Amino acid sequence: MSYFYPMYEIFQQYLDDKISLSSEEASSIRESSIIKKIRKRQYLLQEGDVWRYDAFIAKGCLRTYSIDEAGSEHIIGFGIENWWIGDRESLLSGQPSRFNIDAVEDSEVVLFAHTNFEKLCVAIPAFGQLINQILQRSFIASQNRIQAALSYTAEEKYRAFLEKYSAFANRLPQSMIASYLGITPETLSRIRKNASRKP
Amino acid sequence: MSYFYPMYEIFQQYLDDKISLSSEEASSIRESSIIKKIRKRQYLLQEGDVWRYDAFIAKGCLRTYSIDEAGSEHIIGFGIENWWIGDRESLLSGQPSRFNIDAVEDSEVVLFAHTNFEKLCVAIPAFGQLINQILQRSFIASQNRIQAALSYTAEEKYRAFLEKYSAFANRLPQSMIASYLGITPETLSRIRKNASRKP
DNA sequence: GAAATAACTTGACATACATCAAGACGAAAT
DNA sequence: ATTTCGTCTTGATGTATGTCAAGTTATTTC
Repeated sequence: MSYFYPMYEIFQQYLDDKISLSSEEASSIRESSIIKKIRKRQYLLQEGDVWRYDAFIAKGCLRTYSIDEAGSEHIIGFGIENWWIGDRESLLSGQPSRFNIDAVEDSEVVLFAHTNFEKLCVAIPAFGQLINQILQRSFIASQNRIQAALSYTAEEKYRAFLEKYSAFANRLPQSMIASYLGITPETLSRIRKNASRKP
Repeated sequence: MSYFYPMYEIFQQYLDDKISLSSEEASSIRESSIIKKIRKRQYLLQEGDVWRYDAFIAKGCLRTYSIDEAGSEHIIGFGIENWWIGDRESLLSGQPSRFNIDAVEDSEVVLFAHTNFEKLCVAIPAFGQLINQILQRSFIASQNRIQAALSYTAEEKYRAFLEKYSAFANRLPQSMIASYLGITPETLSRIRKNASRKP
């Protein structure tokens, strides 16, 4: 009631933009939330742990990635302000996660224990619907990414990435973008060089 | 009450396996359903049309694919008995679909108008939860497919496909499997030849 | 059941991209 | 300012997979 959560306000704003809530509903959501600061390179989730949360990024940038047998990282996805992040597979199955999530820059997330979160979704239908819509959109986005991964050339993948995620482009090291696109940093470097010649 | 829908029984069985419904609930679902037969090569959805349904495959095999500027097909996904199929992007956005869905073999689907379907999901929470769970699983599956598409070799992709979708392997022409994996039919042919030598 | 059509195989060749290795640049640390 | 470290760039070379083309084997179709 009297604590000042600057980061929560960002989440509140996000909610207000999408749905309208009674003040009781709004505060029951707030009461379930936990604000968590994550320094650059710090983990939000480490491979082997079970993910039992729902997490909204209020500030910063995080990545989800796996590490293969050879020890190299494969970036599965990114998130910035106003995105949700987490491992649905671990959440749904209760199994240890195959993924790592860490901060690309100093970040703050609004975290919910998933059990509470589910109760909120049921108790507040508009909220549940919003969350469901996000899941739908995520699915659609991943379908599109599959298509890109399978049928685009490296250059087309990068162009599509810039088009869709220009907000990310400046905040991520190129090597991470390359990994996300499934190409090597060298190839991405050459693509960028060419692109600057023939724009 | 007195109509005999052999195909509906398959859907009923599917439901009974997953959730328990009162007989009123069961019949309200049944009353919204439409059985549709689709001959091999016939469309369930054609590019440019809006998809406004939820469709359960009771029998047969269907595929979702797009056609690129060059005119070649890219297979996005398959479905067989007990799978759901459709275009969520078009459903959610109300925009014309970029995809085609057609039958790989003579098939029958249980079709719901999406507006009715949504009402059922709200009115019958267990049903809504089931549907939501399917969406979650689809999302997880597509995340895994992204990873495969980005980091696996052609041979690894095919092995993973066999492992996960052995039920499909015999029912699909190789050229479709190749397209699904994002490789050429020639490459798949060579992979299979090698695999038979060193199993 | 013959003819027509489609699906698969195989080979020769081309190429996009990966890999390996060295160097250049910039940001942070001392 | 100099060193250090990580990130990006550039070149030389290798390889998996694509492309083109021809031949073979299955499946439809009439």
